[in-house]
Amino acid sequence: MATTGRRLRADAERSVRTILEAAERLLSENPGATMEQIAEAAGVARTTVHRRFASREALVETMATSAWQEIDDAVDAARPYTAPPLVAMHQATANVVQIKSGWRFALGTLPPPGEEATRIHDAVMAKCDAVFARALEAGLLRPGTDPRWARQVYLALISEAVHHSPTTAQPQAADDPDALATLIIDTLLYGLAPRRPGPPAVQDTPGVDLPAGHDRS
Amino acid sequence: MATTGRRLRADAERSVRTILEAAERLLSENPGATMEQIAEAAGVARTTVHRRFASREALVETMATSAWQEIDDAVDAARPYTAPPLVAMHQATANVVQIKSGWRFALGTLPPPGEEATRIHDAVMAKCDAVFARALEAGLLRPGTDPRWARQVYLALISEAVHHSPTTAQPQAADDPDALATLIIDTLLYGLAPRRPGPPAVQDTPGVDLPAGHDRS
DNA sequence: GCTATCTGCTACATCACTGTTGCGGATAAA
DNA sequence: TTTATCCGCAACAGTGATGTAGCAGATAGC
Repeated sequence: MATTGRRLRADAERSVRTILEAAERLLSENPGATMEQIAEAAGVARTTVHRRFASREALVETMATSAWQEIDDAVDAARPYTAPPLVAMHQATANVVQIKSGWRFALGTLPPPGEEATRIHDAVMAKCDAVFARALEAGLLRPGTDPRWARQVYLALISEAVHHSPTTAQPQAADDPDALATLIIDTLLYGLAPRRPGPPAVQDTPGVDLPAGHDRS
Repeated sequence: MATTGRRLRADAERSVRTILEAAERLLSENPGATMEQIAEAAGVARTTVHRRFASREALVETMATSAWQEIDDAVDAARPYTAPPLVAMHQATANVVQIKSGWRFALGTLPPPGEEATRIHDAVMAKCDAVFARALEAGLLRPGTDPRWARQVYLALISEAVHHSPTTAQPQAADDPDALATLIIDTLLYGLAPRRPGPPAVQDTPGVDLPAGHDRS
């Protein structure tokens, strides 16, 4: 009985948020979690969940839509069409990593076709491709690189970085989005082999001011 | 009513194989597929599936165990402790990619703890780490590289490569395991930035004879 | 050919999850 | 204070999947 256009009362709006957060928490650890469990984790009755979301499917779709909306905004904030490619990549990556760590489930599987989330998803992918095209043009990527492979690898690195818990090296890299972004971009562009002097790293790029201390060389 | 120690009749053994293959096919596209659907895809009655596998859980675990067993064998075949690190990596990668493309579901999520599959999984990971340690020692990896990050990236690249359908560039890379392995290892070590002359690629390493034409420079 | 085994089929029992309804009490908003 | 809205609770219906049991016909293996 959700999706009514009427304005919600303040406490109801709070319930919706609490449910969404609890659902994310539960489903990210167990995608088969029950509405009952979600309700319990949110501290509300099961019927209240059904009051706000017509079905389990509707709940999941709402999560996906708002998560992808956040991602879209985060990418836009990096000015993907105007900022220098490397800068845009770094900034977008840092933003996205932060959001993705809070929406692990909602962003884990791509939304089913026909939903609003899919539209946003496609838009984000288009922006991603645009940045990569500009990077290729700027000589950051090897000519002839398969653009689909580049995007696949990039997205995979982001996912891995989100699940990358800190241990020995890169001590502060876990919670610092800029450090994670540097790790991702560096790995994407230069891999794990020993570095030879030559190309500029993100930090050396003019016009980018990052807090010092992230250079992991 | 499965897991009985008795020797199965030939036709029963065939049934088991057919069911496992059908289950892999179905579940890789829809992890929530029904026992009914699996049975139908295998061309047997639902009760027959239950006759061979006590429960859905048991079926999935059997799949995981045999899949990971194949992976383990494939890694061993690359002689991870004795072959030159780069050779071992390439060979193991090529072998694993082939197997993984046939066990997408069974190898998709790591097996639940306490199962036989977990034991094999851990053994494989140990071998993986060993190869990476040898690679680091041999100067293939940058000193100070977080070993967990290296493994994460490597495994992610394998997963992506399996799902990497062919289009424009790398035309034959889709079905040729050696080409895919080259793509994975090159991306892992050197990334996507323009290559500068210097380190040897896999194909240039003495002692490795690969079919020509995989150099994607 | 004989026998143990395997299979399809039908029927049944159970269970978990989903989704709905209605009511009385609480609470936000005016 | 008044009122519309929200919530917890209890009860119920429907659905779909899982797992079991027994029987009659087919088939592999000796």
